Amino acid sequence: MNIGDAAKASGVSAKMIRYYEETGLIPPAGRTASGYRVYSSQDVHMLRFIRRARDLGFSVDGISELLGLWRDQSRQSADVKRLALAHVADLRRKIAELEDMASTLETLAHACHGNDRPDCPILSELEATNRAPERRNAASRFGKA
Amino acid sequence: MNIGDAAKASGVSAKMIRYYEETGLIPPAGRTASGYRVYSSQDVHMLRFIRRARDLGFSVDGISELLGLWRDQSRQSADVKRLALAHVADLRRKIAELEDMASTLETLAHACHGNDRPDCPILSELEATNRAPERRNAASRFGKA
DNA sequence: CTAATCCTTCCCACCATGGGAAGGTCAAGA
DNA sequence: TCTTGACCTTCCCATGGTGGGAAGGATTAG
Repeated sequence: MNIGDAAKASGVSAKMIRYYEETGLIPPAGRTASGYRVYSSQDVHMLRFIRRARDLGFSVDGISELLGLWRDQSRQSADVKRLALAHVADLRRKIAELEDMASTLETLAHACHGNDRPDCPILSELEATNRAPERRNAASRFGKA
Repeated sequence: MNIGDAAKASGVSAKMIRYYEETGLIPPAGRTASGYRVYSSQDVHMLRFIRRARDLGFSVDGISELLGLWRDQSRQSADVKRLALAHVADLRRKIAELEDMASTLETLAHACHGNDRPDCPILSELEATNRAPERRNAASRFGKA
């Protein structure tokens, strides 16, 4: 099976399959005499696994660990669970940050007349010299801790 | 005031200030004879505005619109409000996606013994051939709609 | 045989941010 | 005055996942 078929069957784009191979997430696919990558249904199985993990928001690094455990017949489910729960904690942290932003902004928007006059508490808040007093920390964006 | 001072005073890194200038989010700063960028307290005011909008999760594009309204004395607060609420809706959509992921994974993790045995429903779910039945759509990741 | 469709590799772009190198400038202290 | 250290400048590179597209070869259906 060629990469296009594997892509359709797994839900992972051909481009991403090549990328995953290049970065070592998956082992290099076999090749035909003319250089086409060849995939087995086993491979598709693995790609589908990856797709689902992505859908659950795992990073490629996380998926790499997950794949390791998946392949390891003598794994301990405790390790899998730990990985999963750590990711859940990550997600919840991000959710909390976004929720903080959303509610701050919503409060501000609620206080805004939303008419044809220029005065607007949203802009006032943004241009205020000092930190926002009411909300504890709408700050501390994603990425870096 | 040099870029370092403006950075400290505004909370926007020097690197980002240059980037914002380069991409046109902010107008080019004045320069000393020797080429150093010079900032006024007005500029710092603007940078702080940007910083806060970032803290509320606005993209640079969104901030650009916000800045336009901020500078426009004849703006209508309705426009600001619309922008803010659209962003809130964006945030809530992302939150819902993350929450979907988190709860799916949490349910799975809950069903996992987390002991020294290898069997684990988390991996089972990931390797399942068909789509997840219980959850409607843990899929459809961020970014592109 | 030809045309369409696939595959290959390679480079570029996104977004926002940081790292760092090579070199110029400025201010303070000896 | 000279040196030193802290600052500034521009330029390139990396991140993480993903897509776009070009140039050229392979395969396949008609």
